[in-house]
Amino acid sequence: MLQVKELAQQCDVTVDAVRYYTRIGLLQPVRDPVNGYKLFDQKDARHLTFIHRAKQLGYTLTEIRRIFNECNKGNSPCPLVRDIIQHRIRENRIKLENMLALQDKMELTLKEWEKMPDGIPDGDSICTLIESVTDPELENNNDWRLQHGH
Amino acid sequence: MLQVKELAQQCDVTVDAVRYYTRIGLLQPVRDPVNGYKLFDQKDARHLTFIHRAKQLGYTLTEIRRIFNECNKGNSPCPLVRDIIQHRIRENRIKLENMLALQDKMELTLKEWEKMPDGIPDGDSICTLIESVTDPELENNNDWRLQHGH
DNA sequence: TGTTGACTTGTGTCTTACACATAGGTTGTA
DNA sequence: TACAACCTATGTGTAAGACACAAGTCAACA
Repeated sequence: MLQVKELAQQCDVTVDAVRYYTRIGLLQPVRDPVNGYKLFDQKDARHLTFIHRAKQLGYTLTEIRRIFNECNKGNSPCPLVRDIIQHRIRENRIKLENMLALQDKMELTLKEWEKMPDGIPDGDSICTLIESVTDPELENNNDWRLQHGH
Repeated sequence: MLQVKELAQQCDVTVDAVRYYTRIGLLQPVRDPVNGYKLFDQKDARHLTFIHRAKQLGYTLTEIRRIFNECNKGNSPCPLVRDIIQHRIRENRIKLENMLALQDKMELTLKEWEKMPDGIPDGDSICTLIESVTDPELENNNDWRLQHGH
């Protein structure tokens, strides 16, 4: 029987992760009646290794739990496993596009800011840099150069 | 004086966002002594618009709070603002690389899985699909830490 | 035998940025 | 006055752990 740290080392995860997986019920150790410590067996080690790999493939813990549930019902988890990863691939494609767009926006903005002076906040303005960025949802073009006559 | 929903509509954010920003102290409405409702003025509206724009540029609320603090001390927030966005650009570059690598891995894996049959779980195996994936740890390629902002 | 120090454990709290649920207040109309 | 439609404030839930903390364990040493 393994204690938390031993299991964690054997499966190359942190002790906090092991404790967390136990807390949410993904691992179900027995307790040492003497001191209340969690005690894991080799089935737990197999489960933890599975969790580790699935996470590296992009599965969430909630999805991993669903896979376990499918197994416990005696069904093949494979259709679910394929289904989840297809969804994740589509989700990530959108997320990646958004992040790339944000990255572009940040880099362009920073470059614009190189030309601009620092301002001291007054009652109306907080940071002229950020306020100078044109809001895509508002149509009015508030370029600081036009406002300040440059 | 504006109520929550009026302010939210004026600045194009959700009422829940307004309530949240108030809860964490980024907005400081007075209270209607009659019913305890939050009452915002035009200064709050300017702050909220600022928050909205800064968020679109990738600033976190914690960073926005730091910007406000700088302003309240009478200093120019602009150096801080430039500094934060530079850090964020570097962070995001790494995050993007990791996400792209994960996306590749998922797509490759799904393609591999097309050739494989579904299995019924036995005592030893949970899902042959996921267990078939070669452990990247053995290939010295463990970049999972960076997926969630570590 | 007693004590120190290093190491471990369990549990509780904190994180982001809200969305949602709930119970109750307000307003307009019949 | 009764009712419906709308609004509000507050409490809780989310993902995946990291970190803090006090208490327990164990070997080495006086």
